[in-house]
Formats: sequence, structure tokens, C-alpha cells
Amino acid sequence: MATIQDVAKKAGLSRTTVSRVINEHPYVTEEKKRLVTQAMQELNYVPNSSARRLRRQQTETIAVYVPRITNPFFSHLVEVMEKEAAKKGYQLILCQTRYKKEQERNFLELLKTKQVDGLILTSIENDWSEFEPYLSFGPIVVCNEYSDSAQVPSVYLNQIEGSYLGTKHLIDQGYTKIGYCTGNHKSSRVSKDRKIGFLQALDDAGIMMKEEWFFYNAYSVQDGFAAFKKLSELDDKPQAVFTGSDEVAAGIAKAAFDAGWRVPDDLAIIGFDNQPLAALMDLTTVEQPIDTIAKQAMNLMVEAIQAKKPLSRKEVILPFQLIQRSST
Amino acid sequence: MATIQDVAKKAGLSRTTVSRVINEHPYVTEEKKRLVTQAMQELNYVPNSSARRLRRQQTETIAVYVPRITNPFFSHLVEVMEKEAAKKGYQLILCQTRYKKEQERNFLELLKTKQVDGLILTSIENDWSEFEPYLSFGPIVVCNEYSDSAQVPSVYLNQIEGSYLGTKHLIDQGYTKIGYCTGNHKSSRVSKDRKIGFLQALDDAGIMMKEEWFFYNAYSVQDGFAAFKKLSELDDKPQAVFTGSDEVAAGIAKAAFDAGWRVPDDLAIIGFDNQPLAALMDLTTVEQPIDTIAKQAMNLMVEAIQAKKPLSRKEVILPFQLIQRSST
DNA sequence: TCTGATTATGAAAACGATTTCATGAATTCG
DNA sequence: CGAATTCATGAAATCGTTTTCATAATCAGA
Repeated sequence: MATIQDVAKKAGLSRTTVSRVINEHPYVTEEKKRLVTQAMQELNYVPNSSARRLRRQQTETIAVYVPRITNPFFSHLVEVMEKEAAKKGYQLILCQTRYKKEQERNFLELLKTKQVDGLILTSIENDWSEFEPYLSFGPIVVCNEYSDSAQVPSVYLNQIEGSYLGTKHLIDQGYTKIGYCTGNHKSSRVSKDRKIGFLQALDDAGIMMKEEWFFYNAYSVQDGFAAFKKLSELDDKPQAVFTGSDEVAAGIAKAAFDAGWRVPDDLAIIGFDNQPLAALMDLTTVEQPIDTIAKQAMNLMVEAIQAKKPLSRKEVILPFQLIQRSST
Repeated sequence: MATIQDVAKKAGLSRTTVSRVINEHPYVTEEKKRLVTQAMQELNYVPNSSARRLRRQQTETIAVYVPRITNPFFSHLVEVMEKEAAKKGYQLILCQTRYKKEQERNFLELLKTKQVDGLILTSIENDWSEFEPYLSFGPIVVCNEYSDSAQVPSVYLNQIEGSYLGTKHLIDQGYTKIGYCTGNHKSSRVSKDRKIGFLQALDDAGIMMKEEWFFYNAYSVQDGFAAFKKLSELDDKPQAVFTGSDEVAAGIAKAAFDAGWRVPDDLAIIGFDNQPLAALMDLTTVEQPIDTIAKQAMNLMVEAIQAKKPLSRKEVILPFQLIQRSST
């Protein structure tokens, strides 16, 4: 493996000059530049990134936290982020927290040990105070999730509005008995706000809610099946159900269909995210502009890294859109 | 940011001894060990990974190539790989090649510049000769795809068998006019073999194939819609269709349903992968043991890195399973 | 008690780049 | 023409570890 020293020797110049050529610094004559370039080619030389990282004190790498990459919402987020990062010369390290507090904390060492320049969080399990001390090691940007106490840039959607929009749609369609089926992480601001928006919409319309129409811890298609089962066994059943994701909505729709129910006549269903799945199952859903939040979060991160000082609190808030299909 | 030097000073010892404690080398008295540990804690010290990488000449990082992380087959693969890697103390860098030759080549620099210890390829766009020269910089393991000329370990499934299994099932159900709808990368061994298995099954049953029943470049749900459109406009329509993925199958099923066709009476459909989507749409499908191939590929990679010499050609082949549902 | 191993420690040399500093040559300016 | 810039280059310091080598102290065996 050739080093910069070998190149220098071959070109009959110093390491310094070779380094200047590599990094496109001024004050090198065309003549020497040519010599160096040629020597590099002949030796098949490429600078060793570990050495460069050490000297430069930066890694050109960013860690992205997601709960699970198989969740289509998060894989979409990551897809866009990786593209954007590659465009700017950064790489992505994938950190799956698996909805576990401890797993999430483990990955924080990446920042502290200088394996990455910064952290993008798309979901938050721990209290913000766990992250706070790590800010001195590099920038942290929050995307999708948000926390009031976090003194960092956040790119997110106002989930109160999102769920209000969806719930209002159900109400406008004439439903008055509406169920609520979502995941429900205590520490997740997204969860909390979705519920607030939901209740607000009911309240504004003067509609009552029943405790037994709340179904929690629903994340997957399977969970949707289970939710439908519980729902269908109630004496007083809801006419419509608001869900936290298209997967759950799809699960409910499928289970309902299998049980011989008609959607939306026997049960109206609204999803969240507008995944390809939603189109497939003809689900009405609330669309989130994933591409935009992913891009903006990545841009803020790169900006923070290059500015070399932590960005202060900053919120970037984007709108939702209702996609109406035949499930409502 | 505290360095090992600071710790040494605080503990009244040398860098060497501190390093020994960190790396759990023998020949350090309990007494000094305690001193060092305490100093490290007080200074909130963590070893700088760039320096360690440089000295150790290894990165504890592995690059994984996928076409797109939003493709559920690949996100599943990556999910399992990341888990397995984390277990062994390695991180994953995500490389999306976007089915582009050039993009794929670009990422090869990661290995050459020593940003990663090894490469796992889950899809291959370029000819193997493009990868060959990089073998001197670190191990490469192939997972899912395979290439006859590649002198590296490959964990893959015999796609001839897989598509034979699926096609045979259609034939056993009594269909004789069978369409074929898949992606079709010239350089992909998977594509080629699937087609071979398909044709073989037809041939073994003495069934004829029509050129107009082949539909190529189908990867997504959308592509499934398009394929159905073309199919439905034929004078002589197939009774069943073999697809290369559950997404495509789901797209066809949905389009067929919307057009008022009954599945499987008017058109039988078989998918591939057994994604959650397949259960949802009640699609018969050929299941691939994704968890197993992902784990085995990662284990081979870690083994190769730790053995410090490139592993030779080695094939690990695993079986398929037919999941029958109501679409056939 | 002497010899040879074993245990415990530190000084200094890597690892491979970039950056600072020094210096001489060439150019511009008054 | 001499002084002040600007241009071009290289020697050496630096980034923060780990590893090699040297050395002293302790221990075991004859």
C-alpha cells in the first residue's frame, strides 16, 4: 500500500507538495502538479482516510438513528438522507435503536469517540438530558421527532395538525364514533401530539370519545390484525378508526375484509404516511413530506459540521396533505 | 477533549500503561489499573477512534451495497446485517447504488481509502473484473447475488430452483398459459437464473411460452400496474403470471381487481420474497430465508476481516419455501 | 547466592496524513 | 535599484493512539 511518502519520493518532491496537490492548495507549479499526479497514478495511490481523519479531526461521516430500517417510513427517510449526504461527500452510518433506550444510548459513543461528525435522530427513546452532554462532541439534528427541551435544530411536522386533519376528515364524512389506534411511546412527542390533535378535532366537533376505542402499541400489519380483533368484539363498536401508520391501517382493513366487513360502510379507516401500501389498499391517508424533511435535516447537519459550532434551536415545520381514497 | 496523555499525567503513569488498561493487556497491577480507571472517569475520557484506526490499521466498519434501501427485500437484509454486525462490534455504512454502474464503482473507494474493513455486495451492476483489483484492499463477500467468476465467498440462493418451484406450482394448479414479469438486469445472475428456472419448469411440463407474455423491467407496485395494463390488452392473455417480487405481484393483483378481474380465476398471480405485503394481499409467494443469508454473509465477513486474509470462493446455498395463499 | 524466567513499567518509534514555519526565488512597487 | 510582496517549496511538528524495545524489579529453581 503506497503512502504519500512513496509518491513524494517517486516525484522527487516533498510530502508537503504532494499533499498540496491532493488538497488543491495554491502555489504549486503546473510542472510539479503533473509530476505528482503521474506518480500517484503509477503507484495507484489513494490517501489513507484514517490518517487524514486524525489530522483533520473530522470524519465526513454522519450517524443516523432509526428504530428499524424495515419500517417503510424510516427507510424512506434514510434513502433520501443517504442520497443527500453522498452528494455532499458524506457517508452514513446506520444505527437501529430497535425502540430500546439502551441501544440508543450505546450508539452515542460513536460521537464521543469521533467516529462520526454528527448525529441525526429520527426517533427518540431517551430523555433529552441523555443527549445533552454529547453536544460538546458534535452537532445533533432532530428530524421527525422533536423535544421542547432540545436546544438543537429540529425539522419536523406539527403532528397535532396532521392528526387533526385526518380526524376532521372522518368527522366531515359524518362519522361520530371514532376509534384511535397508534403506537404510543411515552417519550415520543410525535405520539403525544397525534393524540392531542385527535382529541382536539373531536372536541371541536362536540364528539364524545370512549376509553375502549383506544388501541395502543400498534406498529405493524400484525398489530392491525390484533386491533381489529379487539375492536370487533366490542358491544359498542366505532364506525371509523384513525391509525398512526398505513401498515396498521392496512392490517385492520385486511382483517375487516376477511371478517366480511365492508370498508368504509361497516368501518372507515384512515392511515398515515401515504406509503405505496396505502395506494395498494386504497386507503385514505395523511401524507407527510418525507423527502423534504430528510433533505432539510441533512442540509442542516452538514451546515452545522462545516460551521464548526453547534447550531442553536431552530424549527423547520412543514405541511401535511390529505390523500383521499376509498377507505373513508 | 482529554487525550490518553492527560489520563497518564493524572494517574501519574505513562501512556503505555494507560493503553494497556484500555486494551486489557496483562502485566498491570490492580493498583495502577484502579488509578487509570479513575483518571479516565474523572476526565470523561474515551479513546479517539481515528487515532486508533490509524495505528491498528482497521476500522471496525463494513460497507453494505444495496440498490435502494426502500426496497423491502434489501431493507430486511440490511436490518439483519446491522444487528449481527453490532453484536460483533462492527458498524455499517450504507451504500445505495441505485442500480447505477457508476455509483457502484464510486463506493469502491471506501475500501481503497481504508474507510471500511470490507464490502458486502447484495446486488451487482458491474462486471466482476471491476471489483477484482479491490480485493487486495480488503475482503469482499457477496450475498444474494452471485457471479461465477468471483473468487470470494457467496451466500446465495439457487434462483433456478426458486423460480422452478414457483412456476411448477402454477403448472400443478392446472395453468398452461403462463406469463413472466420481472426486473431484468443483464449483469444480474439472479435475473438470468430466475428465467432459466421458469423456462425449465415449462419445458419439463411440455408447455409452450409466448414472447408477448414476457414483461421486463418490473420492480415496483407501479410497474405491476403497467404490466397488467399491457397484459390485459393482449388478444391471447395468459391465465397466470409469475413475478419477480411481491411488489410487482401486488401491483398486478390490485390493477386486476380494479379492472373487475377475479384472482385467481381470471388471473393467477405468484409473488416472490414473502414480504408482509404478500400476506396482506393474500398472494402465493416463494419465500427466501433472508434472515439466514444476511447472518451468514455477515459472519463470513467478520471472519474474513479477523483472519486477515481473503477467504477463497465458497458458496453457501439455502432452500426456498413455497407459501401458498389465495392468489393461485 | 546466582541464573534465568516472569512481571511491571516507560521511552520512543510507528501509523500516514496535514499544517505551520522557515526560506529562497521571483515579482511588483515606489 | 532596493524594499516589500507574492509565489514555491521543504523540514519538522502535529493529530492520539498502539506497539516495540529496553530495563528494572520480583520470583523460582538449583
